Amino acid sequence: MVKEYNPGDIESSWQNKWDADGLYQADADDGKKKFYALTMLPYPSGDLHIGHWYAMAPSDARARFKRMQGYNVMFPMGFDAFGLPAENAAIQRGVHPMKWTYHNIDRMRTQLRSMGTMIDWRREAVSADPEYYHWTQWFFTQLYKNDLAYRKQSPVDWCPQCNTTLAREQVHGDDRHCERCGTQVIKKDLEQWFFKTTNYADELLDFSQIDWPDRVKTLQTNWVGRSEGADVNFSTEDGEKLTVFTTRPDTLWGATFMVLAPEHPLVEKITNQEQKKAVVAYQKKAEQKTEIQRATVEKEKSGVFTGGYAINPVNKNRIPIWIADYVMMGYGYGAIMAVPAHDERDFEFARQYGLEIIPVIQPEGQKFDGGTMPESYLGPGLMINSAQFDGTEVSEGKGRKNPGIGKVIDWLEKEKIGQEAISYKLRDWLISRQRYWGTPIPMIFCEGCGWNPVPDQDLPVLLPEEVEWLPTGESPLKLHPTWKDAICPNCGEKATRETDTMDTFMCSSWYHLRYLSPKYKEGPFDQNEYNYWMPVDIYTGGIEHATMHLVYTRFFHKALRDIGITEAGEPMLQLRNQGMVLGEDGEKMSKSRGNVVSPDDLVAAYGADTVRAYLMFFARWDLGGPWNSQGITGTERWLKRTWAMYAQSSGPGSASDELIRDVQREVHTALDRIGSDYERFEFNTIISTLMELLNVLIDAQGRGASGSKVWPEIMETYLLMMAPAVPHIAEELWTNLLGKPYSIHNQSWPKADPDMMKKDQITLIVQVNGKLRDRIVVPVDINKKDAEKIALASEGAKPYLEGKKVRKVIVVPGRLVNIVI
RNA sequence: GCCGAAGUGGCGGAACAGGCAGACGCGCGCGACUCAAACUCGCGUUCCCUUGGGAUUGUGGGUUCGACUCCCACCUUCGGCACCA
Repeated sequence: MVKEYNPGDIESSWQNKWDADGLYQADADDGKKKFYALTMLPYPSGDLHIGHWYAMAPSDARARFKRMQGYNVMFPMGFDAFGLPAENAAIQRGVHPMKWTYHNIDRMRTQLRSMGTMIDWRREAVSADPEYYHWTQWFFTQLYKNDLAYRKQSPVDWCPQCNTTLAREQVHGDDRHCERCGTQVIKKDLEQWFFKTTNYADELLDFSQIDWPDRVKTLQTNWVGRSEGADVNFSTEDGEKLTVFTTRPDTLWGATFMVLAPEHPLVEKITNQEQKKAVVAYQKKAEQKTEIQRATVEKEKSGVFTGGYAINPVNKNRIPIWIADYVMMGYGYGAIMAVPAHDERDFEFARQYGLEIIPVIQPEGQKFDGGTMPESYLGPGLMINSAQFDGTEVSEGKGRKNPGIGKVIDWLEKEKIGQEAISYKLRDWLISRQRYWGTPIPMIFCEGCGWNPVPDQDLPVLLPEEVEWLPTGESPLKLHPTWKDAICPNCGEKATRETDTMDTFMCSSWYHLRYLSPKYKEGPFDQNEYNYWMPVDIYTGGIEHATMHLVYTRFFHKALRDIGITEAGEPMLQLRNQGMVLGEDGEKMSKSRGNVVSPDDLVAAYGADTVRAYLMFFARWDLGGPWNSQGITGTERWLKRTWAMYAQSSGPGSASDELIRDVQREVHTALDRIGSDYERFEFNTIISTLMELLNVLIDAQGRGASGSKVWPEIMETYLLMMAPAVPHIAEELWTNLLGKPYSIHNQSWPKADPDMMKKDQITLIVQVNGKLRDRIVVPVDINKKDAEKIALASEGAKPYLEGKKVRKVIVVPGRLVNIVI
């Protein structure tokens, strides 16, 4: 036993012992309640970041708390190992992506161990291992066989110089140039694989089975973006069908023009000779913008008249067709009917280009004039200028829930002009990536038979290691001399492999299932493990994944359920998000800003326990905030003082029963509070409660409490309370100093005793007109009348009551007496 | 522009159900220990005038005996989404 607290002496040796003893190995056991605690797996970028610690250390503490509560807790870890940075490293530094990735994983594994987490490393899964992506591929074929995967043309950002697809982050600047060669990026249509996420749009809006934060539910709801309305069949003057979706079929009579997305297929047909040049120029300009840019640029609308006209089916009006980039090809039909009188954007567009504005909804008592309206009108009212519908009331409701809109939809359906429809912002999930470092898509194309999935017995389709990185930037899979040669599983003729790989969100959609049985060979997971462990009880991770990853994994589970592979439709019952740790300057941490905080340095200087505790303490976990390197001395001192207290804990002394009773009350109150704080993810107050209690204990120790019979029990309880947050020091003091049976991490969380928490006397505050004037100490069970009497007579209150009439006295039992004069 | 979150001492934050604002910690000040410094320990630390009081939780209103907490309007910061028909 050393005299001073020196984390370097104890932390790694305990880590090694826990590991050797398999202390945190969690095995399915029907006799025990299970708890699956999952935290988002990191991408092996090279170094563990303080942000990783911020995500994982409090999650680990909470998992440990659950374990002490008697749950059989599984806390696994893995690596999301495919992805672009590995390929960049390959191109820039000539390292093979596999080598780079696995080297980083080794390093991060070591770093993760230095945190002293209760990770069960037997369950580790790495998405780039063939035994992992074997099943990623199998899932793909399952989705394909169940009609949830299909191919269609879709544009990608393409660098004509490098001859390669670019990810969004590889396109730089407002002029959108290639990060490698500076060439301006173009859009190119490629045949790509998609998953039908839209099949599950409505189900994804149902959160009734899960306890997720409201802000995430709101983000996902907006992401799915359901709107109710109608499809309406317009036609061009030449009789071409032109369908649009509208949420406001009640305003059809006010449609004075139409707008198509610049890339709409009909544009070429309807554009006349006169407008051709302008239209083509506009299309070119739009092509070079991202959707975000098209949306952002300026409030001012831009567009070009095509020269073509459409016929409004409700009144046979002839209306001009324009193109404008505020209409997106990816939503609805890529075409809108424009009703400037009742839509903000259409209004601005109409004013700018001098197009007609016809009001068709008018609130009673007002009179709109299309020529002078200052802005569009979006509220309720009566229909006007709308033939037989004039006078129909339109309220604020959406779709058929709005009777006015419902009447119009009924009529459209009867006249076969249109029908009720629901439109979603959600798009199908584009899976294909024109990359090397990813899971190969297990599909084979045969001239005669078309596309066929690779048969189960031929999986996995291995990623070839011997590849060349040619400066063209094209995927090495495409350039590989033999890899793409295959035999058609259907007819046995020569065929060609798909050379695209999968989006890495596919790997992370099911990793929690692979953790169940990472070595399992008969399927993606062992059914027995699934039955015991699933679903995930708590999922923790960054809010930035609120839409993409967390939508995909929900979709994935619903699809697997319908295919019959899994049972539950929701993979994660509870979700909680941590905030972001910013640099000390308040900016996002980044290497280029030079404000990155390295956890390794902190561990070397202070020890893992201090860093863990500080990460729990320094900010509200869900909010995060700027790092403060000074504050960490606070948690360091806390652990040093704790150590010192235990080092001199035994010894003679005598203390009053009252003091002991007070200490016990504080201990049980803290137990109660810390327990509920863990449940609520309020980690900062867990540490401050422990600090407060330490102050009480040290004070009591100085007053002779350590001679008391109950002191040893108090000392043990305090260590148990510390154990989840600071596992090393708690173990050291428990096992080596107190000589209690190893390990503290196999002990139960002590129960807070309500009797121990009770007080005999309480302090009531005395207010006069709501202002604090005195405090009175009274028995805890005092009745209202007595409390009132004592308060009225109290020294502090008296001077304010003299010569005044007491109008009312409010007594809140256990809290206060307020005298109103 | 829309959606969401948040504004409390010099700083991070606490106040769980409308009831003592500022717990806990950092920093700072004073003192003890020391030849000295560091460490450690003790005391103090929202602001303003000083027997004592007054003000104070982004701003302005409101509800209430009583508001950091509830309601209305506004301001600021951060995050997300982006002309969604």
